[in-house]
Amino acid sequence: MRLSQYYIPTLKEAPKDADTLSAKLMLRAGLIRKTSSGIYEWLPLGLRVLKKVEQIVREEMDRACGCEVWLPVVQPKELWQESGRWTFYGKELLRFEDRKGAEFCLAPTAEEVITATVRRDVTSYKQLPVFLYQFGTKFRDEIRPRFGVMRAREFYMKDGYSFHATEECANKTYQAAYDAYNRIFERCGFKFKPVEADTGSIGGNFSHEFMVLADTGENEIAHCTCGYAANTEKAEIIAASEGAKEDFKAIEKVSTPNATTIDDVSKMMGEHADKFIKLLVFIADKQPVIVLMKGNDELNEHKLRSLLKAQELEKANEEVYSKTTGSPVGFAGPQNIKGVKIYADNAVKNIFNGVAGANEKDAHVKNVNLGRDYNVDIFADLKIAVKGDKCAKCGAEFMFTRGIEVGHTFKLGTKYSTAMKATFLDEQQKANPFIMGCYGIGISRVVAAAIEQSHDDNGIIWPEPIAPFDICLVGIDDDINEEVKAKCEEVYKLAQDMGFSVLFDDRKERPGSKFKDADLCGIPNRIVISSRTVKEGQCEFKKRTDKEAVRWQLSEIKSNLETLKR
RNA sequence: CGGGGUAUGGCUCAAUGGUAGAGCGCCCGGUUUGGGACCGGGAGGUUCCCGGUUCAAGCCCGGGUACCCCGACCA
Repeated sequence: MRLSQYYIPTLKEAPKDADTLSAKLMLRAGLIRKTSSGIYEWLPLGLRVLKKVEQIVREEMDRACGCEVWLPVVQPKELWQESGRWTFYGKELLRFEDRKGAEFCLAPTAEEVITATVRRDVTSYKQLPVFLYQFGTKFRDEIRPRFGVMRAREFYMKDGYSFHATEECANKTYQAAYDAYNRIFERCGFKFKPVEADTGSIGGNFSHEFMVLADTGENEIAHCTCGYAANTEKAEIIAASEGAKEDFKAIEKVSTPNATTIDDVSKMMGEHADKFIKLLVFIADKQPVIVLMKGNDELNEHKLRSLLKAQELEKANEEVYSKTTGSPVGFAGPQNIKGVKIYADNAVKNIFNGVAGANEKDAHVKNVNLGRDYNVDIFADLKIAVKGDKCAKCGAEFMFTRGIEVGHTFKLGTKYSTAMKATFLDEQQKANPFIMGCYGIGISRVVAAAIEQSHDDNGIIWPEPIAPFDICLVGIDDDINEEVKAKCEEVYKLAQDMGFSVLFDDRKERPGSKFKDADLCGIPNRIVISSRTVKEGQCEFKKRTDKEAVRWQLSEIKSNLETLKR
């Protein structure tokens, strides 16, 4: 491709609304443009990368015996009502009507459509398993899109779905998908880690997220020398070892006017935050529940949701809080709570002579003790893993890194097949719901993640397998020096004949501009031909990551190019 | 949805209530020619929209919209 005829509108300055490094670079390098909040145009250079990633994913999915299909983006309300998600999905589902007033949504994912497809065509265990996947535009009307294409409303995704007669078979395909994902992200040249993830309200037995490791990642990963790695939303920890047992002291009320936060009360009373029993009220599927946490430990709502097996979980508002606890917000304690289930994090077991709200305005109580002053229905691990917490598998302290979630594999179970009455007949002629798995990769997010992981001050550094071009050929003086021009054309043709994709910068620009653009666009290999090098029968070669260029004899260019082949 | 902010040329930003500007980019001419050159000339604006105050509004007031940032969701 000749740059003079290519569409790469590069920018010296990033638009001010670009919030992340990858977004800035993608805009500056002319990969994307923003159309609207969370909605982007993909320009030629960006699209080439997207297609490279897509092809790698396609090859590995095919290798895992997936069959590519293409499903509609516009999907009818009726299907979504069958699964119950027309109401449950909420505002993220963009809905609209056609000219007849029939209601539709833009696909945020495709479980409904694919389940309906398979339900129609597959009736016997003999036809199973079925493993289908597609690439397609997804739309999720996120409340707050950000980070460029990383958290966009409209994005490009590979979504795959498998259907099985037995758990064994489902697990086998899950494993195949898991292996395929590992190969995909290896082939993309990523430093990444598959981690155990929260299965949330969907249930099922496993779920893994594939995290591209980058300091700027949105997700925090807890991992351990024993090999365990999990999203901190999920990471299982062992409760801190038993604190020193203390004799129960007499309960004592303390006036704490206007102090509703742990910090305030802690200062006012001179007690360490570890002594505090924090009380939270949640509404789980319309039922109020109370959760106790130690001092400054943070509740992991995902863990609570799994424990309660709740579809909906939200923090109670002031009114419900007061009604449930009989206390104004910020002053509730676990003493004398009746008729509400009390859950507590394991760490609460070890609080002796603790501090809690006094269940009346502007007062707290000291020396509150489990068993004497309050009881807990269920103790569980409910805490977000933080530094210092220990791995539940082996007891060693967790290490933490950040990551970008680029893929998610999910064992769905029969959630959708049951809801949508998608069944097959087994050998006993009994109708069973399909056991399902689903597997997603955010293709457009992968592109941004690659940049987050690989860049320098001058621009993008593409991993070779997903680079938009293999070689950037830069002509200097090619507009005024016939010999340079001829050599450029020669090398341009040769490299392409050898199977390389080449971006030839044949613009009438000064060298500085060409080099800056080449670095910004991040093409892995650069060849420079100028009057200076041609005079000596040479050209320059430099990897994007190299500091200095080396000289190649033009007469030996072919064998030199051979060395670039993988 | 709650809280905070912004909106002026393609991009980044200026402009006491009194003729709307600069840098970069773009076009033309010249000088240059290895890390975003220099000189001269030029094009490009409904100052987000609607309304109000005023002799006069980019600026003040009211309403709206879009976009961004901080929180709960997700590939």
